[in-house]
Amino acid sequence: MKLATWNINGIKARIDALPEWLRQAQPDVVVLQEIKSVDDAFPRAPLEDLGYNVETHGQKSFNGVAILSKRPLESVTRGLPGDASDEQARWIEATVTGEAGLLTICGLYQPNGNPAPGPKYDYKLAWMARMEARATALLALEEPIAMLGDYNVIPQPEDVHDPAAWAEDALYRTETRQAYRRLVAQGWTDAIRAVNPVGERFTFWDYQAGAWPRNKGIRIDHILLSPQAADLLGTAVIDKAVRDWEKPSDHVPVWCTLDI
DNA sequence: ATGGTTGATCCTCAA
Repeated sequence: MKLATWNINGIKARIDALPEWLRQAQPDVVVLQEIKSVDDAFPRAPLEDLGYNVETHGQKSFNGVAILSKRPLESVTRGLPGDASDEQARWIEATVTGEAGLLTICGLYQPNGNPAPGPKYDYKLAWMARMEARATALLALEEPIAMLGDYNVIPQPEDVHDPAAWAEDALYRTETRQAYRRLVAQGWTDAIRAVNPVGERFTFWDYQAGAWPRNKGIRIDHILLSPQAADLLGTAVIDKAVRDWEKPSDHVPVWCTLDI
């Protein structure tokens, strides 16, 4: 099964590029971030025409996540547990049945958190703590689970073009990386890092200041696998060429294969 | 070289 994550930065702006990528890449499951749409306005038909089931968790203007799957999506839940007052649409869960059993999919869009420090950064750290709690509960199931999305976390120095310049950024500062490290240390496998232990692995290039042509990128889109899913890992790829498409998102698709 | 782009919405905010 081929699983992908892509922050599309607006479904309306990517309504040509997304179906084109789906046709070329043929993923079985895709989680999307920053759909920037309410559920009722999400253009389902062009995706359903390609054979995908569509589940969205949207909000007006900002954020919003979705899962597309060629196989039926079951047990769909929306929203990250732990704070009933949180109105930001950043988490969706579902299960799919593969040929070799059940797979749980979590699609996530962690808060950016800038400027840091400040209330937005406090919200990011609180959200990460809530995700850590949800991940603990999921891991206890001892089943194949994949948590894919835009984590807004640069895990290590080799994941950013200029570590010193990013030292105080919410995506890289020490507290952020510590929180991410606590999550991974529960027992999750970073699929891209496991398959590509060295070399360049950026997933995001800012629209500004020629970041893409100058290759001033960062790696913030991740696929974390439970031990039972990591045992099934095949390949893991960053689809960098998509950044050169006409009217691109600032993120590119990241995908892996699981033997399930 | 403290630069400058995109998306959604309603002109400013978020990234």
